[in-house]
Amino acid sequence: MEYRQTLNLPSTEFAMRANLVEKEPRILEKWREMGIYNYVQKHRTGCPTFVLHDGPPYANGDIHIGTAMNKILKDTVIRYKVLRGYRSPYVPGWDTHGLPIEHKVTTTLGTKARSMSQMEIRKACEDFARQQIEVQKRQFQRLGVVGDWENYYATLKPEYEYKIYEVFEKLVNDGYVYRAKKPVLWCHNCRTALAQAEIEYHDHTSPSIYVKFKMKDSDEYIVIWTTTPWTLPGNTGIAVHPDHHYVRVRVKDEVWILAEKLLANTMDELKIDEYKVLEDFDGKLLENKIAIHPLYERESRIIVADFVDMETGSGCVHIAPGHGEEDYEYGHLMYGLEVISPVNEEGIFTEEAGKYAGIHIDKANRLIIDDLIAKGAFLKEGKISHSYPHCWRCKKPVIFRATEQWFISVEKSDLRNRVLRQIDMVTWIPSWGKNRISAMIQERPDWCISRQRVWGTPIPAFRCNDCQEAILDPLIINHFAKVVKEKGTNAWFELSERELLPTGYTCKKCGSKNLSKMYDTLDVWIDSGASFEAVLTTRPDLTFPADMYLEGSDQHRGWFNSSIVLSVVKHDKAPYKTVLTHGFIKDEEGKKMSKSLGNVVDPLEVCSKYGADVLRLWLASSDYFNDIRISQNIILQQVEVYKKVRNTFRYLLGNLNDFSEDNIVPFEKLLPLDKWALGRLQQIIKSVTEAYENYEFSRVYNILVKYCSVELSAIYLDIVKDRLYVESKDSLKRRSAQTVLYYILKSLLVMLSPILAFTCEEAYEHFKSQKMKYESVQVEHWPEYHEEWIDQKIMGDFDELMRIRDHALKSLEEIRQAGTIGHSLDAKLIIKSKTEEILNLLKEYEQYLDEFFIVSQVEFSKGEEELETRVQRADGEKCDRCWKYHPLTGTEPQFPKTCPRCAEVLRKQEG
RNA sequence: GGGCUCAUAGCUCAGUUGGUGAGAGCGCACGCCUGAUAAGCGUGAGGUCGGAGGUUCGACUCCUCCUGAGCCCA
Repeated sequence: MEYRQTLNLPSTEFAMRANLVEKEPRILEKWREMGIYNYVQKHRTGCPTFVLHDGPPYANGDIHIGTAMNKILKDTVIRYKVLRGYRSPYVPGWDTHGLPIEHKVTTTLGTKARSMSQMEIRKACEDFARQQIEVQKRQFQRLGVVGDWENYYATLKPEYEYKIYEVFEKLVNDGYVYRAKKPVLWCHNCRTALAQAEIEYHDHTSPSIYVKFKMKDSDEYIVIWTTTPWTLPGNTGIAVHPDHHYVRVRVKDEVWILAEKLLANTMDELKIDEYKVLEDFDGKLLENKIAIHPLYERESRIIVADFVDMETGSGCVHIAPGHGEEDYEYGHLMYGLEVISPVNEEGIFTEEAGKYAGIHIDKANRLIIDDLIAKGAFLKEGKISHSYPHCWRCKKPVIFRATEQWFISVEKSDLRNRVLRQIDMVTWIPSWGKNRISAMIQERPDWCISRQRVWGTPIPAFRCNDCQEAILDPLIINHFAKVVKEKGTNAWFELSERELLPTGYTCKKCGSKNLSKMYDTLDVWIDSGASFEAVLTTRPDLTFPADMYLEGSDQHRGWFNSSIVLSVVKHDKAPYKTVLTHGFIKDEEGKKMSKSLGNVVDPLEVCSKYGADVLRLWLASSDYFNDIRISQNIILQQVEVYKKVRNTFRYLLGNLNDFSEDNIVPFEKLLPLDKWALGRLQQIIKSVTEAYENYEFSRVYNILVKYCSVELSAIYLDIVKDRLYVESKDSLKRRSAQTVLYYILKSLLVMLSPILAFTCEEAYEHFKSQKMKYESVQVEHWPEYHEEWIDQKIMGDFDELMRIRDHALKSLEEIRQAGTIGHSLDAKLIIKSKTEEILNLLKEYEQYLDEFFIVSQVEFSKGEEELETRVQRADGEKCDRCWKYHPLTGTEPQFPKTCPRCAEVLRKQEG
């Protein structure tokens, strides 16, 4: 096959086999060496900004698929914005304080932790957190995420902590912070108050007991129901529903009061067959009646509340304002019932509980029931399985316990409504996010911000040893913040009260100088929620507000929520202009991932097995606004797609091997098919750009994957192959095609680079045609959309030609099946039509038809039907060089077995 | 239990304000090519649009309920 040497076959160093597992680390090394982040920033100096503010992941453990998704999405957005000409700085951050790390560190230390000082434990936590940051940093980088990894932010850095205090000082100064005794979710195992975010709900079996309380002014009894007998020492009231009916019932020689709706059910439970309803009345008539606590002989007032459940129990609910949220709100806030909570931090009854003092609440139920039986007040005990709050760390059931805590009031200065107004001005993607977070803000209670933990940002509060006043003063906060800037928050533990207080500071209430520091720390949501202040307003390369926050939809309650509340307090403004949320990752069946189900996909494993680009491609293929799915199968599918795209790059590169921008053919001189292809590229650019602008990456993926495999691989590249290989290197026919290939490749590389970060970089390195080149595709510019390159006449003509092509392909397949031909070049295509338009069209493109249909000859003539195609063997002999058949093949003695076209090309080559 | 969200071929996604027989890519099956070759091309088979009602002349598209799944709460 000597003629093979005379062809212009594609050639490139860009390997067909990706071998991403080895190649990606090499590209990472290149980026590291060139300082890619600063390189990109430098190339966008003075450009308009787009600031995406990173929500800090918790610095604990290896990254999982969810955190990987989040970071890749951010990276994709930023890469896109940079290509669009924005200066888009990205400062990654970490959330480092809080219980999970403290828990992990103390359990790792084991018994040793007990002999360690708070300072020593804090130091161990800090070391652990910093080490985790390094681990996660490397893992995020492995995914191809570009950012200012050297100058990351972290909530444990002194300069960050300093800014937390600036926000906190403002909160205190403006009067948002108050101290109150309030039942808070409490884990007596971890000995701490818990935020709602630290609670998990699991099924739990509780006792279900009925108890009768004697009425003070009569011999009647009110039947109450509870699932927490141990809270009865805290009982100060009984709630009934105002709008439901209640009844007086005679049972033996007693009269009981309970809800009419639950009468039958209760009697059934109590196994009482004989009873008689004496009277039926509205629940609200019971309001403010007094019952007598069976254990303490004290008064228990009846209140009305619409939360009273009419499905279970007796319709008369035991109220302990010290042991429940609703009990507190209705009982204490509305009726002024006393908050009794005789339980210490370990869950042991205090002296206030009388005879139960010293007993753990977990063991109290039995005792209390026995006492109730002894008093004759006990009616029945059962079991009930229900969803019950558990501690997120130790997984044990939690309780409500009234303690002194610091709170942020959401009503002060109309804060709630101010936040709501800001929410309204933010763009939420998807749009239902606005509704979701609005509802949450609408309903959120005051924010309990104190934690009884060591590893956190200390609340710089003092206790007056003389009058017991808890002191939180902006002056002290400010004074301490300055210390923190220098020494970090450890100073709170290291320095004495004298050093921590402004000179001469005295208790405002009693004037005492005898003050002791308190050791509560701040809720970590204050830490991360203050990032707008610690990062956005602090770093000169960033802006406040940020253009975008991008996190999972769980952050409507979390970070978006805490951030906007604090930002409205500090700046009267939302910290973000747009909030983009994504869903969660599930397995192939749509089930949540869990170790026990064994359906967990590890992003690092995907990287080490297939490459980060495959993971990124998978993400791009998914509609991440909702929950998305991943599995081995789904990943393998992306491997196939990846190969297709990679091969398209490779083929384009190979055919542009001898092409430079000097060879570009102006639009007017392009061949019609090439004009069509260039027009299609414009349409692709337009639709891809629109998709990116809406952050619809799955649309980008679909458009471009289809473009590569259908329009390029199956159609355009297949057709143009003949010209590229066979025609003279410098011929217009060849350069015309290469011109279009050049635009296609350049556009594709840029448009896919936010997704296939590594592969596009690699291909860009092999892309030699371009004169002005950067060191990285990342600073390239988005392809220009040339509307004038869409020739409507040509586009329309080719639509019609494509229709004829579909028809012809079926005819070709038929005779291929019959064994008449193999390759389509063996064929002659005969087209018949009764339609003038079609015949005119074919006439107009006559000289391009054999190329277009990839056959050796095309004949067309008037026929009977609208469109009819037939195929037969081509006339003449097969040319040894271009494999096309031609009647005159072999007539050139100088070049045996060639067709006239090839002979002509060869003559030129020799000359 | 409440709020929000999702449910279209094996997989990933399209389906404009309800309107002729439900689409694409991948995968799969069968075949072709051997000058993109651990590639390339062609043809084809796959869906009662989660289920049940309802509104309408007509619904994958609107309403109700149910089932399953997820996030956030209780």
